[in-house]
Parts: sequence; structure tokens; C-alpha cells
Amino acid sequence: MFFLKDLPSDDMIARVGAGLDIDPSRIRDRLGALRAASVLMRRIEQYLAMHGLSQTQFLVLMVIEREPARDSLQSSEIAARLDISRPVLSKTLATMERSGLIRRQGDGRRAPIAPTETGRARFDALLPGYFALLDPGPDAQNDP
Amino acid sequence: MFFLKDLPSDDMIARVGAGLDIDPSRIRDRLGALRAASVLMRRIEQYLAMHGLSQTQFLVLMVIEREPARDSLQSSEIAARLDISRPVLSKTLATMERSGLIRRQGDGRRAPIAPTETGRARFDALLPGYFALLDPGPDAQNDP
DNA sequence: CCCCTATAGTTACCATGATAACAACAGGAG
DNA sequence: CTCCTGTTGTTATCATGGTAACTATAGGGG
Repeated sequence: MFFLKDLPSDDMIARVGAGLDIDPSRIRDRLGALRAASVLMRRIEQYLAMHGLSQTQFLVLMVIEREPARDSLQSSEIAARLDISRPVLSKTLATMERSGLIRRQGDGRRAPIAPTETGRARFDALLPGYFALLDPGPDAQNDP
Repeated sequence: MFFLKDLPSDDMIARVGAGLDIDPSRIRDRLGALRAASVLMRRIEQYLAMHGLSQTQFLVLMVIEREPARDSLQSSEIAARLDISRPVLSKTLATMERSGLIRRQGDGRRAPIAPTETGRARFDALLPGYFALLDPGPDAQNDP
């Protein structure tokens, strides 16, 4: 996350980077993109958290849900689709199992992981709001 | 941070969001922007961490450094410029003071905070690489 | 069939974000 | 001058990310 509230002006960038071979306007644009993305990500996280899911938990449900021909994935397959470390995935799956969002089918270490009915319902319920945050549309209200 | 490695295709988005009034291509673009920003932020964090600074610590130095007419800021002024909670700023400043990056001038609760020589030097040394990550320029190499 | 090795998953520990609750202080009303 | 109040800073406590080290398992060679 990028926490700088007021982006530096081109002048500021030029002054701070005095003597460096930089293009202030490109730097400013990139910082703007980082800031915009951070604000959006925060909103998304807050929205999901309000409904008891973390961003990562939501993405776990999504990668399983979006598989056309399957309704479960192995842990290693989820890991291949998400850019998080294996320990974090391990903990996330444990949490999700405890809260009844997913179920391990079978008992081996490689048991496939499927959303429960609850998990699927929660995901479906959150999806419209998620898309709305991503694409507010032409007549969206900005918070003051 | 947004951890989805492979962005969904428009088809996937349309299928997952079936029945919702969404524009798949706009959703995809937004997800792409989130992902790009996340990857860049990770690189920046990694770069700064390699040199012993967190992103937030770097930004603290930046907001003081970029003030044209001053060489110190009060904690509350830093808080106003960074979008982090007060407890986090408090801890960050404590850490930075311990590691000799900043100094509190005076001893009241409102003591202005100034970078030490070390802090200023570290910031200056990291700035070129920071800008280079933000704007790789026309002949940049992408990691394979 | 048993062991060996590579890989997959987990545990332990650390850093950094958040909120809630508490403490310290500045500045004004009396 | 004193007290009251609102703001600022800090201390819990929690969630979620990371790396390093450990454990369990799958699958092949003997």
C-alpha cells in the first residue's frame, strides 16, 4: 500500500530528485496510479471485511469458482494462482475451514478443497458489490 | 495488495458475474491496474527493505524532506500527510528514532521531528533507485 | 516391499497494518 | 490560577503479510 496522501507536484519531484535523470511528470503519474490503486484496494478490503472476509479469502473462493470444469482445487493449485506465500495460504485455508467457507474433501494431505454451500453463497452475495467498487459506472457518487 | 496472478478473461468475468449489470472489459482493466500497482509496490517495498527501510519510514523522510521552507515537522503534521493510523505512525517514529534516522528536537510531546544526518543520507542514497523503479525508462530490462 | 528424495504443507517467529482504550497536554472559561 | 475539554500521542490486542525451519507425503530405484 502507498500511503502518501498528497502527491508531490512536478516541482517537488524535480527538487527532491535534483541531479537525477528523471522525468517528473512520469514519476507523478506513476505515484498517482499507486495512490489510486491503494485507495481502491482499501475500499475493497473494507467492504469485504464488513462481511467477514479478507481479500485473500475472497480470492480463494474466486479462483475455485471461476474454474469452468471443476468445483474444487488442491491447495497447490490455489497457490499457483495466488501470489501469496505458502504459509499464508495454509493459515488462510485453516481459517476458512474453521469458519465454514470451505471443506477439504477426503483426508489426505492433498485433499481437494471445495467451497461449502455457505462459502458459495457468501461469494455470490458479495460479487455485485465487488464489481460495483471496481467499476462505479457513469453516475457514481463520490464520497465527499 | 491484490494477489491474483492471472487476471480473469472477459469471459470469466462475464460468467462469474452472470446476471449482474457489469462491463467485463472495464472490470478487467481495473483488475489489471490493481495487479500492476501491487507488483510495483512489492518491488518498491523489497528495494527499500533491502536497505533497511520500510515504505512508511521512507515516506516519513520524504514528507519532511520535500518541505521547501522547513527541515522538521511535528508528528501531527506528518500524520496529516500520510494515510496511516496514529498508532502506526507513533510506532514507526519510535523505530526510526531508535535506528537513528530521525531525532526529536526538544522534549515536549510536540517536539518537532527532523531527519538526522544518517537519515538524510539514507534517503538521498535510496532516491535514485526509487525513481528508477517508478519510471524504468524506455530501455529498461524486464526480469524474465 | 522398503527406503530415499523431492515437494507440499505446517509451525514458529517477526514486521506492519488496524481499532479501542488510556494518558498527557494545550488552551480557554470561570 | 484552576479546572474542563478536546486533541494528540501511546499502549494494549488483533489480523494478515513474510521467511526459515520442520514434518509429512508421494513416487521412484533398489
